Amino acid sequence: MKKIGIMLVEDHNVFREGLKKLIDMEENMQVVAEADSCTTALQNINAHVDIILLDIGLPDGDGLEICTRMIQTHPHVKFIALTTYDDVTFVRKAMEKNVHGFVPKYAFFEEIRSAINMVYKGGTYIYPGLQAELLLKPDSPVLTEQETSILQLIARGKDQKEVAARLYISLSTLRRRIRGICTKLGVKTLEEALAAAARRGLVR
Amino acid sequence: MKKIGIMLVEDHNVFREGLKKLIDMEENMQVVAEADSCTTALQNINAHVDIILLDIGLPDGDGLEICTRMIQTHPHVKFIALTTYDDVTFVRKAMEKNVHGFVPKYAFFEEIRSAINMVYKGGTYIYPGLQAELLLKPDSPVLTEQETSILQLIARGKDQKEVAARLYISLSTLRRRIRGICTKLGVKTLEEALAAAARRGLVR
DNA sequence: ATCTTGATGAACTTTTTGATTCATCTGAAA
DNA sequence: TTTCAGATGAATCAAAAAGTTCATCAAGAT
Repeated sequence: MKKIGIMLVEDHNVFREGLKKLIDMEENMQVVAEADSCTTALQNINAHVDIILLDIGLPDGDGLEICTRMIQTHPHVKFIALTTYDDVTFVRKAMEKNVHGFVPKYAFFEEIRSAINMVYKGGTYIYPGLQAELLLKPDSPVLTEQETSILQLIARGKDQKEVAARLYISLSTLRRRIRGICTKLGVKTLEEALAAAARRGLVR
Repeated sequence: MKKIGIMLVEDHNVFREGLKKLIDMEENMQVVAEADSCTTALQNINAHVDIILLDIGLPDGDGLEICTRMIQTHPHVKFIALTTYDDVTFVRKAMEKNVHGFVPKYAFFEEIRSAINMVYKGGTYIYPGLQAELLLKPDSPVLTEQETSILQLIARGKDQKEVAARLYISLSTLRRRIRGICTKLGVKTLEEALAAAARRGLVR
């Protein structure tokens, strides 16, 4: 019986080691590749990989970047996203990028095993708690590229004038964007929005 | 030969399961208690626990809280702090609270094993990379209680007037504090400070 | 006692940000 | 074509925040 080939992409070494141990104890699974960053992930992938357990929110790149690249070189590979944040934003983005499974890190291994089996069979696995959230909040906050850029720049100490100039928009539009961000995140002040975004890993 | 009794306090279930597996495979170690939060940690501790692997930054409480409480009920227990952030702030705070070991989550299990053995023998283990940082930056930014309160309140959408009133200080002093925070964190704007603090887990 | 030093609060000015209104432009629909 | 909705930018005013200066007060040092 052929084992399911798993690749782990995760920068926390202990976590990766532990997960590898748990997976290798399963009869029908085996870890056949590992990586601790987006760049090494693209190098270390091999033909035995069936499913990639991918940590969203790696230091380099947003993790979903490598999905788009890998489906070009290894079209048969399927992804299961792991994330620290129990946020639906990532689920939506990930699902747009051919990710077939989604499990938060606070889940138990049992659930990761289920996800692997189900995705390998061609199905889709969404962590139960998250599915409810997705259904309840159909229009969850997803920031656009420009909106995240705005937060990034402000988080780096630029004032609004600089940000507007950098993004080639007027001060008026910038303020409209900021209000939009606050509305999306359900907060009142820009400071609150920054804190919320940082919690969700939207700004680095 | 008596095994070292380990307690795992960690809210990411998969991580905890994997770590437990790795530890139980060691000849001289065994996981004898687990918890996924500060409150359950205080309940689940037992007499077999020698060393607690403690995740800094749990949802409830700052993790170091339970150190102070446990050394009252279980004085012989020693702590090893695990953290996501490779920040020296936590190291300093933790070392003040009788924590004898410090290992970041991006370390390998090998290093956790070394830390357990060393701390069990009465020594202190500080992750190599962090030690260098500690020596190079002797006056690393450690925010006071009041300073963190200020950031917390602002991160929750309060304006300066409200924050000042809440903390029973004048607007002048508040602004002095904000400037102080920015200086400590080496940033220019309050927004930047918020982002930096959020990255280091100083605000929730 | 005197003299610092540091912290605090008040007052003031300037800068930044927030909120609102208006005119213009574009693209889609009637 | 006209019409309308949505987005943009400019201008304006109000509010908040930042920068600065000054006087006061307390704890120590001389």
